[in-house]
Amino acid sequence: MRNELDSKDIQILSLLLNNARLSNKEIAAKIEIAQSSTHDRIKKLTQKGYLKGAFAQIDQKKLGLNIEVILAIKLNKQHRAIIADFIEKASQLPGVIQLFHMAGNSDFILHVAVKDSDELRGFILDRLSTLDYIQSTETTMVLHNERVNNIL
Amino acid sequence: MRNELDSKDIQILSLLLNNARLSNKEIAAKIEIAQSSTHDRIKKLTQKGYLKGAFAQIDQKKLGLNIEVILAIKLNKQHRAIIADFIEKASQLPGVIQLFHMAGNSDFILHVAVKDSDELRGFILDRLSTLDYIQSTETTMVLHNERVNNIL
DNA sequence: TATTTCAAACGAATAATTTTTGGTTTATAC
DNA sequence: GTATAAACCAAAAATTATTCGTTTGAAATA
Repeated sequence: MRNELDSKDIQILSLLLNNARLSNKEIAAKIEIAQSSTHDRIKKLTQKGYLKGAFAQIDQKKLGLNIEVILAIKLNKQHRAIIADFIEKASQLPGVIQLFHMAGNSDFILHVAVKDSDELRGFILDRLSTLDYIQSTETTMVLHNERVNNIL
Repeated sequence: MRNELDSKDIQILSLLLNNARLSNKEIAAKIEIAQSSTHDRIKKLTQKGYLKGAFAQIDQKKLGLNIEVILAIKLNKQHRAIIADFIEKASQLPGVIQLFHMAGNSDFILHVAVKDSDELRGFILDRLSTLDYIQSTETTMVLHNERVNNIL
């Protein structure tokens, strides 16, 4: 079995990275191999774990999510159990888009979208700061945010 | 024409947000309306701009992208033209996953994946710092990163 | 050089899904 | 109560995905 990825595989990943809803046929046409071959490759890429899923992009503003922020969070302990607890809790907080566990000044960075400043206030004061291992949070507004995906 | 979204629309968006490759049939089954109605709704959601696209998620480590960082960037000017220039340039830099334009201490935050520390060094010194309006950059390692998408 | 091997590519048939269509029902405004 | 538009449902048509047997091509071996 082929072990590394060849350029066709990279092309497939790259196409799907930017448009996960491309059909097999469309991909086959773009990379110029048979539909069945494209299908085989995508299946293998999925089985081997190169392709892990796909997210739709939605218009947050149209949904009333007018405020987008980055929240830098410091914990007062970095024990494994506390980290795990925070990841679990934070993943369930409404408004959280993405969570980063950081090795640096902040322990976590949360990318969050909320409707308005009241909701933001509630998020920080009622949801986050009530976790007793939170040392501090620092909130910064996002003016604009672009998915670039320039990694292939 | 219906203007706001009802709960079925929200369900559709929510399902696609977490799995953009769900078929029309699967969605119809989950939200318990006819396939054709689901189809109509998705078509409208797309036409009206609620659904904007979809990204595949790929396994970065398997592709040799072993280092993931957050780069906080300050510019020495915030003129519109410079902001636009930076967004354009940064979007084309290999390794950039996501770009945030911030209203705060940093002007931009870049989420970047690279192969190794040499590539990171090249990214910062050769690609970024050569832009003459860059005042400073601060790099922090990402230990773990989760897409949560808890917004619907 | 010929032969074997094996994964990938191919092509065509089948299965499944999506798209379209048209008639019926439902909701709302007048 | 009627008119109108949208939503719904079910069936047919078109398109796409999947399967599988065959062929091709490249590398390894005799």
